[in-house]
Amino acid sequence: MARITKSPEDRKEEFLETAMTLFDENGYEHTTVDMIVNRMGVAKGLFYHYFKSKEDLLDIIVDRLIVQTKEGIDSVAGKKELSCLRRMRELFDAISRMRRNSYALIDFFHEERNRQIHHAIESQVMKSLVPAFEEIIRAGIKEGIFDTKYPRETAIAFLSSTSYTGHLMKGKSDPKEIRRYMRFLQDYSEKVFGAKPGTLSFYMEYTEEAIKTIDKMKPKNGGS
Amino acid sequence: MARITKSPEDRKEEFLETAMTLFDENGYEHTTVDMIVNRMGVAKGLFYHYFKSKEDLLDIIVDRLIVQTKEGIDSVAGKKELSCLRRMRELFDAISRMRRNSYALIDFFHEERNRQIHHAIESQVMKSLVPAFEEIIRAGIKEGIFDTKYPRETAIAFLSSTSYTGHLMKGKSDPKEIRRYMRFLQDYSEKVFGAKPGTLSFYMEYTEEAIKTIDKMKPKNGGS
Amino acid sequence: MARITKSPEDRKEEFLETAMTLFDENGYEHTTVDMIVNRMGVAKGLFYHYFKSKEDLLDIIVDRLIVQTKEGIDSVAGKKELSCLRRMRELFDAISRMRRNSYALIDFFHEERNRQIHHAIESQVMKSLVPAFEEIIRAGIKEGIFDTKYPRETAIAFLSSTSYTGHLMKGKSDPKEIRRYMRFLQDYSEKVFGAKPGTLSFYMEYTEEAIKTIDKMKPKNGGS
Amino acid sequence: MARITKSPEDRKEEFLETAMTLFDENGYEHTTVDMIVNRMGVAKGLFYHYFKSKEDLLDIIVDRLIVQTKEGIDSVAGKKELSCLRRMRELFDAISRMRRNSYALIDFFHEERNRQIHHAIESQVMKSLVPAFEEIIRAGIKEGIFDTKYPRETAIAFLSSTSYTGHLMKGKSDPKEIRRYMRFLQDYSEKVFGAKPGTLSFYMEYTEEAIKTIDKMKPKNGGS
DNA sequence: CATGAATGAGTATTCATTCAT
DNA sequence: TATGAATGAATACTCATTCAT
Repeated sequence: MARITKSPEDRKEEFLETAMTLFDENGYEHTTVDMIVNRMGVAKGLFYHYFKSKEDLLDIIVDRLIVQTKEGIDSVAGKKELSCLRRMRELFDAISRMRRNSYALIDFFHEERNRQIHHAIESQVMKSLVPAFEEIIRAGIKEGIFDTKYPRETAIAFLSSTSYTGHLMKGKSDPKEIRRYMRFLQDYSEKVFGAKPGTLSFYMEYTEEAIKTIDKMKPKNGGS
Repeated sequence: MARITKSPEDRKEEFLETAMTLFDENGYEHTTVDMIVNRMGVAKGLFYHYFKSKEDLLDIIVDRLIVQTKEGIDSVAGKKELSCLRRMRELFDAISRMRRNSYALIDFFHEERNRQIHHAIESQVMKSLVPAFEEIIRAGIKEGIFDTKYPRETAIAFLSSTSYTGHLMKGKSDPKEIRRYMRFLQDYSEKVFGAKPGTLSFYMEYTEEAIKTIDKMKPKNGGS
Repeated sequence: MARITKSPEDRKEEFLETAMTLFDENGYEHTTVDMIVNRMGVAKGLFYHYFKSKEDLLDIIVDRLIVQTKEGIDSVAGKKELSCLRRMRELFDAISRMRRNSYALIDFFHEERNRQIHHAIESQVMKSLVPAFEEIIRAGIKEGIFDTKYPRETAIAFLSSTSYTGHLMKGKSDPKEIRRYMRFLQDYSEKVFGAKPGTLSFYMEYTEEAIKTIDKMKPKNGGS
Repeated sequence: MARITKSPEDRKEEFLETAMTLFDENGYEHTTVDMIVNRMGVAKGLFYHYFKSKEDLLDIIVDRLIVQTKEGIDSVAGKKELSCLRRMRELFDAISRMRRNSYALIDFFHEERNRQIHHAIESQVMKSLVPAFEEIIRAGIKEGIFDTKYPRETAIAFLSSTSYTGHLMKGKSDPKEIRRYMRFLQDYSEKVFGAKPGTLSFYMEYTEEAIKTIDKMKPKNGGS
């Protein structure tokens, strides 16, 4: 009825946000253009005013997520003046923050809810996250607190296992379980990075925040 | 035109094989019943002579893969008279063999090419693979060659990272890269399981076979 | 498995019976050839050994019902030596018996569960039932117990209303309701035929039988 | 090709009209969505722009017919200030008008061209038409021109027989036959309602209109 | 007489996309 | 910028019928 005209930027943004939410909820394939415009309360035609096609929209979203991810990661990676532990923690924070922005990307390593996203992301993420993490590991080796001959592979394997185990944790809300998991993660990390026990004690500090983060991830199926 | 009548078992098998191949190539959603029957050169109706629906077909495939997986894993898990290293190796062999049977399941930890498969498989695999692996780790601890306080979590994290890194290796055919990866894997495993360096030397023996396996995985995009 | 070879007549009969039952349960359109052969436990091909097509089967069934109906009616109509009341009663009995044979035909006036049956039957039934009833009315007029200028139309209207109201009664099993209905029917009939009150007292005798008949009609949805 | 955009109301109406016509011609089951859109000269998708499913369309049609029927009947039933004869006549007019709107409903008592329609309608019609007619009969009894102990049953039986005999008349166009039929109907009605001969003389006035009505009903089988 | 594998035309439904207003 | 009616290709599934064995 009421024809509300927004600025093009805002509208586009609104489309992007709505689509991301719906992609998260249903996956790309199972999200229809109708669902998007209905949730926004606008007409179908408007969608094609802003995007060439549904895939165009996807591309834009993926590009965005990649850029955001890269920025987040690079901002941490660049701080070479910080200690490797500090940078590691900030990297985890960055990843954690990314999660809030988008599930699609966060679960980059696992959630292949839709192949198309996956492909684009995988290569991109591997090009920024892994090198950044690798660099931190190398820094740690130089600092003498880490010890491994395979910094790159360790980065990959570690990111992979934490991402997956984190995935498993998503359903859990019992703080006890989470704390046990974090303690394990510290142990596991120290072994993998070749660090002395206790080196990565910041994990436990990180735990509480993680609990909250995980908490916020849950309310996923609460839509109408 | 030419009316070729096969035995129902063969035909059903043919459907299953064809469908699995196509699901691998395009995912469940993007594989149409038409694609399946066309590739087989039979009429559409025949599909519904053998399966109640497309989803029925999927269920059968998933069930099969799960059963095969379970059988492979359980056959290894049961051999408690063997040393933990021997069983570990046999478990890897079993997993490797599963890969040949089906990508869908192999990538159980990652490929969520289709959610429906993923869900069914994840729980099933977690119920058989992880406990089996956990048990082996516990056996290793008793034997005094492993040392970790978190056998279960280690099992999960380890399977997850190897599965994923293996996933990354799929594209690679350079034996050098593969050997480097396997050397890393040995190192990583020894750290994670709390084993002395050299304990898991069987990895390198395993490498050659893995190279062949990975080789066979490649011809994937040879379709239309 | 066991290949049971029956005489062609028996088999055909079995098909006819099974089909009639299923047509009653689901209607012609919603009864598939598969349903018929499955219920009989024979192969699909056998159906086409006995019938040219599904419609061929229907034609045969309809023809049969019509012949049976005619025979039943004519056997009553022919007994011109009996009193009109006696013949009327026998006609009702005949109709009632027909009901047991087949719902499709019984409800000839109403149940147009399938058009094709309806058409064939309507003309046929009108050609035998109505004239037979008309003749009885005329006999009643001659006997001096009925009085109407429109024997044929009265026959049609009467058969129509009783058939329909009977249709409504099907669901009812309360004897009280049924008896009230029968009392009304007597009253209604006497008026319509121009008979003195009490003339058609045989209705009430007929009631108990009707109750049983109706009782047997009910278990219709008790299938698997 | 030519993209003609109509107002949604008109389009929906057009769908409804076209569908009703086709349902009348072929029955619900044998009317395909393709037939509807082809007759309208629009694309298939448009159908689903206006209706959730074919059954949704049916529901809407049935609801409409029921509402129209009810309204027609209730408008007559409410006029309690009029004489019972006047109301009876108006009720017949209302029924007659309904016929023009829809065969499906008109033949409410008989046409079970499709069970789904039948069920919904039967109960609805029974809930409005029968009570309305019953009430008129009771009014007639009070006025002293009718006499029966079973107003409700008489209403049912009468409506049933007239509806059916009317159904039979459909094919007839010979005014002589029709007039004879109407004369019979008057006689029959007077008997059934317990009225004195001549009471329902309005029937004959009604006849001419009925002839026209029946005339319009005929062109039915002019399809493929 | 009997089997059941195989056929293929038909049917409802979905959904990205276009376009006149 | 905004609307939503209109398009049409694609897709899963049904079922009467055929035919080699």
